Amino acid sequence: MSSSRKMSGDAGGDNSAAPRKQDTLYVSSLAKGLKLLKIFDRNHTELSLTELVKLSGMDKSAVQRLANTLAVEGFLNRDPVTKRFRPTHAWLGLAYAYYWSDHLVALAMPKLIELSQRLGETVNLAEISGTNIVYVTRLPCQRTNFEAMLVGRSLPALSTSPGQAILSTWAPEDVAEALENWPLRQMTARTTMDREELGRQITRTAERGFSLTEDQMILNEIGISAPIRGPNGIARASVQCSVSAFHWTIERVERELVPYLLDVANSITPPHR
Amino acid sequence: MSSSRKMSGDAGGDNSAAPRKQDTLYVSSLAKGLKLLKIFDRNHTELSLTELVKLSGMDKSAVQRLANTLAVEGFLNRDPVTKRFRPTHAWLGLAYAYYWSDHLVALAMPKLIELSQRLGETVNLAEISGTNIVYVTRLPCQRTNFEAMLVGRSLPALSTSPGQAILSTWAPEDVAEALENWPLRQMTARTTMDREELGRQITRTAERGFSLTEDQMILNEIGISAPIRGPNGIARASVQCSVSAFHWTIERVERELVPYLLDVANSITPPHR
DNA sequence: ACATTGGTATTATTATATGATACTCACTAT
DNA sequence: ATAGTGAGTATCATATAATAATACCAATGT
Repeated sequence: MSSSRKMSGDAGGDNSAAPRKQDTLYVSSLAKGLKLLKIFDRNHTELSLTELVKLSGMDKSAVQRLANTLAVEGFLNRDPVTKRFRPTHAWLGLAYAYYWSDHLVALAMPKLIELSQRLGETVNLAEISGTNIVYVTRLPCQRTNFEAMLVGRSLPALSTSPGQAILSTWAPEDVAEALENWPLRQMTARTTMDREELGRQITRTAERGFSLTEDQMILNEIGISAPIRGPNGIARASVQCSVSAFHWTIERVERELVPYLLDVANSITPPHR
Repeated sequence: MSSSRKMSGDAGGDNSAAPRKQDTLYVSSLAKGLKLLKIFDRNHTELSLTELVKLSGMDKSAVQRLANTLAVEGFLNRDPVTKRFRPTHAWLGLAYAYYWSDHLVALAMPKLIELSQRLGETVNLAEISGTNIVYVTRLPCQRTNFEAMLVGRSLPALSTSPGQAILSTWAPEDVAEALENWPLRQMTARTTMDREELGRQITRTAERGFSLTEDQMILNEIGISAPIRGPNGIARASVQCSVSAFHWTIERVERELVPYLLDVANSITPPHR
């Protein structure tokens, strides 16, 4: 996840919400504890006290107390020999709770499974989350790389096929806003950084009903995605399938995969919220 | 709740009563915030402030401040109209971080995928976590019920095939301790509550190298599981497969599934820690 | 219209988190 | 050996920051 700094209200452009603590109903000790949790990621899987101090920028004593509390409460494992901290199964427990709260998952899952078996390729459900998309469920196949198997991964929406599929259903002004302000990150040599080009891609997606991206997050990866529209036509989620350019051509993808993808996405009606 | 034991100075020796905080390096505000997170589960997917107050047993003002903090920090979504709180994608983000920290997952995943496609049945990776097992990865098939698709689900180890498989590799005194003290819960009419019987099942599992349970968590469910042994022979994880008794007989399971399951489990060497 | 419920805001009070400091242990280099 | 380093742990006086009571406000329903 992005490690956004808080700091006093300096961020000029960001929408509304208070970037700083509206004092009296903000518990900073809790926020600091959460900050420690957020430090763990792909590159930080196991951290010592001093590493936590460095990465958090907080006082040593504070980190000591907070990390200890997290350990007591089951949110960190403290290795008895190396003294380093690691995530616990409680982190998966939260994912479990999340799934029950997101009713779209239960609705979509059976159809995604069927789709994945029919296509024999990786099938994902992605949802929009701020300016990112988040992979909510993933059904990997053999040649899926590890990173692409993990739920909870979040990527800049503009650069991904699910993001483009979702945006293609939004009102023009919202799309314009996204195209102008949402972040981009050069992930591969061929990641499209041209926002006008992205705009054209989204238009094309709206026309065709599905998005298709190449080499955006990984080279030789083709992503296709179809939006899951609400009653008003707006989408907040998308069914995605990614395949290797070594095994597939665009034409074959469009002929053999896209129709099924669209069928599934269209057959899902998201719950009212 | 416990209003006693404040006041520095005179609080000599009565601290024992409360099973809780070792004062000085325990940040209770953080713990309270985490407590709110833990409330969300299968049955509580979307909670109002007052529901949180009731379920947490904490003061209304405290809950208000804590929940607000969680919302500001991105760990709760506050529905602008209903004012109710829900888990956010950040909860999946934590799962993502967890997966990078648990190196067994990356090791096992490819083999699990292959197994799942070979068998055409649900395949899971479970790990021991205290007295429970936790499903860490799941590869569902069409007829898998929703609950069985969710990672992070945790169940009493003694009653599950992965739990029995793991325990079957432990030292006799540890098994005895587990059989004596670990919790059991009657999930179906046929859940084995007889601890001696469970002991016999674990012995049998040790002899055969795999566990087999019937009707323990769900009726007409057959679970089979093979331990993933470390260099010392001890297991902390297990490959599991569950099938429907409507489609499978014990004999067919043992003949057509177990050998592959054992192969896969034996081919995985867990990382040192 | 009034009562009730649930969410929000404010406040004085003190309990609670703080961070400086010091202790212990393990490891390395001299 | 021994001093020196670094990391984890423990303690404590102090004021900051969390508390819980109370009051306010907006819906909802009788």
